[in-house]
Amino acid sequence: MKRTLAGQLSEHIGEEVRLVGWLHHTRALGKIAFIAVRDRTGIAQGVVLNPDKIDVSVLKKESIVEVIGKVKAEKQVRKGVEVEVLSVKTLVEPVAEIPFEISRSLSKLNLKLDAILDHRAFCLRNQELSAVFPVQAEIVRSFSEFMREKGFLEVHTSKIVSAGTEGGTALFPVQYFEQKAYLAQSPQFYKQMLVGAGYERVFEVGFVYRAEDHATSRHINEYLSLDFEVGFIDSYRDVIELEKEFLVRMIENLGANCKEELETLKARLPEIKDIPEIRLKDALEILERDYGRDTAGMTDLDPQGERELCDYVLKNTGSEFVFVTHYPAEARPFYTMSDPDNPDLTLGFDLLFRGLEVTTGSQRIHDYKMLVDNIRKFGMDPADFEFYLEIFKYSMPPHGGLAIGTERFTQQILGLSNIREASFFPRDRFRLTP
RNA sequence: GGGCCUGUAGUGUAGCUUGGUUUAACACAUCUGCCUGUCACGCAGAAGAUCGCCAGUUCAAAUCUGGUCGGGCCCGCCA
Repeated sequence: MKRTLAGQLSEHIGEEVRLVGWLHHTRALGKIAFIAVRDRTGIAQGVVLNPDKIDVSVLKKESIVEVIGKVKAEKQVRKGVEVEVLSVKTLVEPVAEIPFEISRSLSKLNLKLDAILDHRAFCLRNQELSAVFPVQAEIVRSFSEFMREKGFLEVHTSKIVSAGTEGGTALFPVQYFEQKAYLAQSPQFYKQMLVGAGYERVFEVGFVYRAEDHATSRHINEYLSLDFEVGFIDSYRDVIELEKEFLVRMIENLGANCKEELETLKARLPEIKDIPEIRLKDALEILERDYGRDTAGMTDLDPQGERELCDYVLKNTGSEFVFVTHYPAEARPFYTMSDPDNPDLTLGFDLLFRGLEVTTGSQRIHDYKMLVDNIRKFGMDPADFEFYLEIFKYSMPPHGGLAIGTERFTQQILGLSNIREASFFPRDRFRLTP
């Protein structure tokens, strides 16, 4: 008999069906019993009217069962439909006691993150914990779909690189035969090179690796980076406009396609009308004036400053997003284009969302000589970057791009308290398994 | 790399300040019995913990001290 999924029961009223799934729970009340079977589409309830013949008490929670029964509409059930059980059979029985209850809501379970991650796959049987990932998948899908529509080519660049090129962050060394190599911290160089190769517009969805020795609720050492790079721009603002348009589309898609998950997680989507842009200098003045901060010597917002600025923007404009622009050159990577009106500043920007940085982007330097000079200015040797610089010799168009941290974005959209909840199998300072 | 906090049945917590009425308490899960509409079912009962580990102080340590291992958060840095 063909399998019917829990989510399809209402289409089969009056029919005999076969449900297969995990045993969510049983409720035996004497002369009547209930059995809840969970599959990828949800939970179906079966009612047992002859518990003297069908004993649900022998079934083990989280075993895989097959239930055959007749579907009927029933207003005493929350979902309005249930299966009158004719037979129940255990197909696979657990060989160990489950580590903890997962059929309830998280607020009742009160699980520590560490316990969740230690039993990650099992925990994803919980509706709330698993609901994070269809939302994340929709974020990623929206990105790919939007980029393709805009004429971008999807690319995949190597995650094994020869040098710690970009500076700043620490890299994971790997032994590459007799050579020393590193895990890529970003596809930055490659996506620029592919713009110069003639594709003009490229995007990439891929893991990047950072050996930063941090332990916070917003950092993991491997994260999924949504990158794009676009050629023939007039200014960094073209990059910002693309991201705005993408954000609007993504929020629309989430509202349309992730309704249930968002409800399960009690998440509220942001409304995007317009996203304000504030120069870093002005942002620091706001912190100084309205939040009593001493911003002397600050070349970037600290986490507290990010939260305060978002608070300010929300109160004054109603936006939960804000672009911060014109960071000083010393605070940005060497390939960032300087502001022609003030060479100490860059045409680089960050996007803050609900108090947290979720994107970094900029217009890049496309002039070969300027780029080489800048590498020297940063105290590095252009010879080490020859593989990257070569294409710049043969005419690069003005270009720019950005990167979005997927897990961080997911965390902020869903209001998760720790970024690890937005990663299936997070890699952090101490966790390498599962 | 710097700072703060934390570790008690399968899970989540209380007890620790002020060492001794603690036979280490409670909730959920587990097991047994009862229950015809449960869906956080209800009721009655049972089992389950050498209080992370090691050492010290003491007549006496879950409780105090030191070390060690694990975990969480913040900062720096970043997405």
